[in-house]
Amino acid sequence: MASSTVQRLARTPEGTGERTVEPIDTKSRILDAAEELFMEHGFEATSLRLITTAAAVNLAAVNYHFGSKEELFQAVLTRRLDPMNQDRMRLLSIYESEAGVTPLTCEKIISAMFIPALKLARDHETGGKNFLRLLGRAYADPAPFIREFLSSQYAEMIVRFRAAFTHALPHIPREELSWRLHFVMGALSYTLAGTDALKMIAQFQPGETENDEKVLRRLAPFLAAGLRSPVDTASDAHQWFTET
Amino acid sequence: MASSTVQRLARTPEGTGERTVEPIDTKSRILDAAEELFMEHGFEATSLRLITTAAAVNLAAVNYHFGSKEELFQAVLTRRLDPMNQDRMRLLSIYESEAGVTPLTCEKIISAMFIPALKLARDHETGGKNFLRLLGRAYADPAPFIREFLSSQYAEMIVRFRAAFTHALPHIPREELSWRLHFVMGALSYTLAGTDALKMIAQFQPGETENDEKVLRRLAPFLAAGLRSPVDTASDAHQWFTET
DNA sequence: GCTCGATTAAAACAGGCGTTTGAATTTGTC
DNA sequence: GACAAATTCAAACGCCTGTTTTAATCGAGC
Repeated sequence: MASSTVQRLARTPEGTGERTVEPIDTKSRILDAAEELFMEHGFEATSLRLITTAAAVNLAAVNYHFGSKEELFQAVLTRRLDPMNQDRMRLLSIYESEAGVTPLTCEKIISAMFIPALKLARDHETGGKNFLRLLGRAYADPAPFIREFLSSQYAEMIVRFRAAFTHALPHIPREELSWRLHFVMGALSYTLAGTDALKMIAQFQPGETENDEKVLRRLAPFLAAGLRSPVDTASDAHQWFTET
Repeated sequence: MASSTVQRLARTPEGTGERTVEPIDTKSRILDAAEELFMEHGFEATSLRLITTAAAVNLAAVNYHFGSKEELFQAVLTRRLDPMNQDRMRLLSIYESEAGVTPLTCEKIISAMFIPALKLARDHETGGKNFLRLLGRAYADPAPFIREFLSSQYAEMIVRFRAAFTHALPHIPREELSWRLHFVMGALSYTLAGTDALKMIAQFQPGETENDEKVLRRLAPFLAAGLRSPVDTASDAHQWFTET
């Protein structure tokens, strides 16, 4: 098995050093190519031959280094997802200790969720934006191995943030809060999944520099307002769904 | 080509009539089987052999009746999506004429979007719930032919509802409103896509009778609050995304 | 009863898939 | 330089894919 290979960095032809132009390590080359191609075509539609050709490595290298196509996909996800979720929890802990005994605001908690995602979106060198789109699409993938993998990856983080929101919004029943968290995750993943999905909204003309960062700045207040909204009582329900 | 075949209905063995047990028409059998299998495994992972076996028809029947696998997928979507979007626009028109010159409330407009979806979710006979999940997953599918098809299917409806929201929320800039509509569609599709995705949220125990209808009743107020939330000014932005 | 178009049927097509094999090559260590 | 482990490589494996082909069957209309 591949294990302790020293990762060396390719240097620019001019020898400026420091900047990684293209990873020389076979494993990294595969991960980078797979990340982009999985994002572009989805898991099933992306063949190992496409990946290995793009990565300029031998076809058998995937099975040698990762075991299988499924394990490669999980490796692609976990490479960035795990650090991002660690960042989120670390940030939340910092905010909590800063606040002391007073409960955090909704905005603070959402910030702890969004800032690490933003950091990835800003990261132009590594394919951070590619990854966020890939992640958004993985959320909606029906494949059981993907769903189970994501569940395990998110379990710890969800518990932490659920607890934080419970303190921040004590008047929201816990079941209602579960659903609202679900909606938050939904809007977030859908937004990250594809900027091109926006073309679906006719007559949409995004500003010239409309990047992922600005989108998240719009999304956060939207979600915070939803989280804080008064709980719909049974007597209010009829106003929503009465047929004419 | 298949065209003017009279669609006959299979009757229950007891001869009670009226209720369709299983469609006798080959085209319908294929559509029903494909709807369920595409929902379960996604487009790429669902083979024509799987579909035709489940539908108990010959393998070549798909290409004969629909032309190709892609066209079958579009037929599966359009069979229910087109009527649903027509319903939405019709309902919106009714609300508008009822309100006269006064602009509609956010809640009313959202109702016009949700009620037709609810009608499908309630429809246990036809696989309405299956379809909604399939639709939610199609939103996130990277395949170009799916994205283009959905764009064309939604174009008219989006224009109508954008206009309605513009009147209901005159204080929201049009670009901001485009994004908020995007978030609404995201949360909606993600919610419809999979109840099983909820298992990702640890410790989540849905109520016994937690059906799609109740979920949408929770989602609608959440989204309305987001739509109405005050627009974030530049001076407010720092509160969200300042690193510690 | 026969004919003709529509539909179904079985079989084959060419090609792509993920994975495995076994030998060649590179790499690290004494 | 020699040994052993790690890695790369070309080739093949068996299987499955969407689609096409060709013949058989069906169902009216004359």
